[in-house]
Amino acid sequence: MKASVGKGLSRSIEDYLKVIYKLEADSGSAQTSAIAEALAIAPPSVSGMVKRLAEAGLLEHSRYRGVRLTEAGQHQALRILRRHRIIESYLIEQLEYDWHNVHQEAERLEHAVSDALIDRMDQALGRPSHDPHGAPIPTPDGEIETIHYVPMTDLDVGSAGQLRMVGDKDSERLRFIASLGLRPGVAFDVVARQPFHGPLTIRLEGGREEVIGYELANSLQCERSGGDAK
Amino acid sequence: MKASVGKGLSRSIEDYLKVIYKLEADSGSAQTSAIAEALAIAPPSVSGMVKRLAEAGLLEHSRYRGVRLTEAGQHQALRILRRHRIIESYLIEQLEYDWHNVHQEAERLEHAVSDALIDRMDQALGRPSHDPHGAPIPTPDGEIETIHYVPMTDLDVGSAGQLRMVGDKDSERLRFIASLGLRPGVAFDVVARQPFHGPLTIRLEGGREEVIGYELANSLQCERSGGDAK
DNA sequence: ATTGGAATTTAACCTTGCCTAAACTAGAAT
DNA sequence: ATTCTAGTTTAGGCAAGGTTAAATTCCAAT
Repeated sequence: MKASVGKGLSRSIEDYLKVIYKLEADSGSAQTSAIAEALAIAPPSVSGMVKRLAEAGLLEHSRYRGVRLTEAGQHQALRILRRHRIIESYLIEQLEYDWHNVHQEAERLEHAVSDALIDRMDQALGRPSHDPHGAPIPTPDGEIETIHYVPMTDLDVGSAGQLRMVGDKDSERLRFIASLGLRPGVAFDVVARQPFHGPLTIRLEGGREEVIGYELANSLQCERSGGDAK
Repeated sequence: MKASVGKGLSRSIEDYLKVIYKLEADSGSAQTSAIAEALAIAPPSVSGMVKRLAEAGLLEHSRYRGVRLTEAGQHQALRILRRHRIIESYLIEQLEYDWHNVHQEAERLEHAVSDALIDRMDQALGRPSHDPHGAPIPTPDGEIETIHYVPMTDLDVGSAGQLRMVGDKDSERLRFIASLGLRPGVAFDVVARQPFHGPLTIRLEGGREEVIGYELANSLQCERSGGDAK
């Protein structure tokens, strides 16, 4: 019998889909062990669930080789992502949550809110296209902006850029980023960089300069905005 | 081994505690079948869960005779009730939910929100003592106002009262109540009533009169406010 | 071509919550 | 006092999701 992907997926299934979507988006593929790692469960548990998800038509599975979401699976994943990002936005804008504390809460709420509530929140926020971390919010029917940002580490000395996206996983890191006054939309010039994956120095609006370690800079998604420093 | 009632009870357990608390409050006792009925599950399922809850120290069970929450059980139940009522209040006041649509949503959210989020909502609402249906909101440490309201049907002709509480279960009923302009705080006089559980007629502020069926009137909790009509 | 190790899957089992069918009280009605 | 019955509990199952241990399979390195 064919499972009709009706309304309610279990919390667990939603988590799988979310994680698989992210793995596909980030690294192109979703291996069993990567899924297990991301969900903090044992690999055999993943094998079991993957089988069920494949039977439900949410993904395709080539044995020993990994997994790929079907249309239906992606659609579901994007629904969840939309919820997550709207919830994060709402908590930050309307309930004074900090940028860096919000992830956990959203993680639990995204499985419990109705479409109606999401729409209310979306409306209260003015139907934003991006969340406060700069990540695009999927539309209700599962469209998402395809992004072509580059990591800050791809910018050459002398070039200008705008910070676009900072991620939302690591709250330590977010706290630090916030403390530097970095947030999506901020413009900067790269004024110096050391070779061999060393730190780079950027100048922000107002002339303040900050030194950013390579690792961190590499996680900051930016848009090139000026060919050259003026 | 003794289960340490730590942080996270399952959704299912929370629902049991909530229902048992309500049954005890309403009818004094909580029978297996009443619990089953309220949760829309089969009686044997209740027996099973009751055993586990008793082992966890959340309630006491006398075989064939029903169940009684322990201190710990009541405490948990009140935590959930607090969540529920704050969420309902928040959705109505801040997100334009209707009085009568809010119950379902709160029912799901109450199991997913953190204490921190509840506190934010509570703060945004100005730390209300009652929810929009007039029900008292338990404090964070599990105190709840003991109410001594009387059903509208207990008021004699000629006496005055204030509506205090309208319940939150039946959304049809709530819609109707709202359409009559009845809400907690509204003052009225009883101007007539028919015998044998017939309808009563009340006069609202402004002089408008409404006829209320016995059943409905009996579900409206009121406070006596004047000995006699003036 | 073979082999060794890492990753994956299978097998066997556990817990939570639910179910139905059958066995058992408790208490009302005779 | 006995019986009948409604309500409760026990027994036995099932599905979802997880676990560990053992068997596979792929691939990369000899």
